[in-house]
Amino acid sequence: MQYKLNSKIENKFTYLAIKEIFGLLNKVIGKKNLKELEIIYPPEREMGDFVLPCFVLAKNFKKSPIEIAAELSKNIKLKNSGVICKIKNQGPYLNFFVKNNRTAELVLREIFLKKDKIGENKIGKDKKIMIEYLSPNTNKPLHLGHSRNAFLGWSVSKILQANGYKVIKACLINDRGIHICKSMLAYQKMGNKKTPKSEKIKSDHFVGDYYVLFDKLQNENPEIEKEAQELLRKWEKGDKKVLTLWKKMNSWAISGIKETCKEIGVSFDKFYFESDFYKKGKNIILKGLKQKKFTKEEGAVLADLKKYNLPNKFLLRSDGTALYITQDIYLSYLKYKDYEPNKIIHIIGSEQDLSQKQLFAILDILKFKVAKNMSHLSYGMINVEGGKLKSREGVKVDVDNLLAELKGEAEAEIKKRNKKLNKKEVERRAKIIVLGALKYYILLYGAKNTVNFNPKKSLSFTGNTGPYLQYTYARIIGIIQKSDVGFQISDFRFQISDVVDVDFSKLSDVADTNLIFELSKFSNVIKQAGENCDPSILAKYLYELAKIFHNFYHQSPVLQSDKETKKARLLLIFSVAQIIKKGLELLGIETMEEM
RNA sequence: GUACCCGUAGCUCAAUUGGAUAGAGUGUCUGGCUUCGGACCAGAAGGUUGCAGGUUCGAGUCCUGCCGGGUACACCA
Repeated sequence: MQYKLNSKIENKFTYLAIKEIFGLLNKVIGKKNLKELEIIYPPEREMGDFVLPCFVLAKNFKKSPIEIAAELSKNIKLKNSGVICKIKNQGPYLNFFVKNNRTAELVLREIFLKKDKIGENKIGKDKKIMIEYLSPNTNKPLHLGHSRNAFLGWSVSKILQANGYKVIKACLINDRGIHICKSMLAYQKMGNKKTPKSEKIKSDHFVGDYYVLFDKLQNENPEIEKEAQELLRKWEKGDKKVLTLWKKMNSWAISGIKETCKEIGVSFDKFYFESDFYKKGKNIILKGLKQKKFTKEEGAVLADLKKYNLPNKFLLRSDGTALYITQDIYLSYLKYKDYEPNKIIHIIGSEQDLSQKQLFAILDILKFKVAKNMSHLSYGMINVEGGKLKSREGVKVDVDNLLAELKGEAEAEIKKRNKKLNKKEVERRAKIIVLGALKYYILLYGAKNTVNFNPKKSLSFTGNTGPYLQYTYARIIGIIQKSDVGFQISDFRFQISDVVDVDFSKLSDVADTNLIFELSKFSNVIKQAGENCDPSILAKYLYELAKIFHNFYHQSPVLQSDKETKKARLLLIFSVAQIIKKGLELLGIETMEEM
């Protein structure tokens, strides 16, 4: 994590410290030389709290960075009133140390006062970002790949909101095309008027089963593919019977998918249905053709993308009908008409890297207003036990079944720990834990990585996992609940009337200060996660924080300490709990006070 | 064939966007509850960062060429 001179939004402590460091440097080397300097964190906190690498200065002064660091450490004179209390050169680095009690006061007080707004900033003030994510097909239930999309979409939305943006969460429903016709055809042949209700099957699974069935039928009789295409033609012509069936099966699929969304805790502000506009967009292309932005090749309209270093792309068939990209272009305009976003982010699998680049290039040619602010958040596939996951192969790796299976394991674990819990509470906790484990596991990876997922091996509840963080939170709450000093718990939030009374000099052990310093990084983590649209940055940070907390926990008693230390440490662990709760919330993970 | 992504400890992944001794989890081994929740903590072992060059004060990170894996390149959706 790097701080630059111009960096405006930090927490109060970091802001003061960085400002002071640059003030001190200014006196010694002059304003001119400050420009390119960066302050970073050292690899180990024993080395210092902030570091100035002196390589840039070496060029300016034509001296070795080691000499420069030594000179600076000699020449800089500290003020008594500041946050910085010590400077030490080490090789080409100049290390700054902060005052412990001042740091503790600034950091903990800010966390306490900002409550659940802690870490938020206003970078995105007055800016709207639309995030399109999930985009399911209506022929089958959501599978693991979808869950990666959903968790990413949700968390990125949350993180951007914390960075001050207004976020619109949109979902494109792919509700037409050959895939749904396949399910429909299989249902026509084998359905016998069965319904999800009559069969007691969740409605999207009901539809998905016929999609799988189609595959079986096709193996017996390859000709059936043609029948499906015929069905699609009838659908496009508006055949009433076909439309009725389509509506029925679609509503089953969609309501089932929405149920799953609710279960995994994601939602949307706006749904777009492909069937509403799959033929539109023609006019936009034709207008572009008239303006000579595109060319014609054997009657079809073609976009020349050479200057973008991309393969050319057809935009309309020679018979004048729309292609998939045509509706993509239309949808972009529609989004702008609906919300006028400043930025649009598509969360789509990496297999569409090329087509997304082409889409953005074409929109750029069309001078679409947001074209230059559109981005594709690309993520890799999830393989399950070696095989790429596809519902048509009948592998049961859909989200619903996976969660049900994992819940069983979590319930067993909870019962082991707490034998008196009633069934309902066991189930409630199991759900939160399992979702925490799955979300954290998926978000901890870099999005680009292909994930090899093995339900039994991959998901554990110990180590660097979601439940570990949830446990950390519950553990802290446990301590606070047993305390009697200055804290009250009400409605899952904490209130304290006398932070002012806390003696911050009591927090001077290394275990205390490590924890405090780590807490001070939180706002910068949120900023970074937002800039990169990358929840993994936050996930890694939370783990680091929890680990440092546990180290503290095992060597520093809270409740058994003398009154003043107890009070100070209670405030400290309360702050840790606040940050963990807030951080997990931005990852879409729930916390609970007992687990 | 062309483009993009990936290759780091036995396994799964990190690495402050070019910076200090490449770190975690897991697995293996050793320790730690009459003391705030053991879903925990402390420690040991484990590495030629796929290979070969190059760029510079400095490369896991950037450039070139190989090797291996994945994905995408329709007047499909």
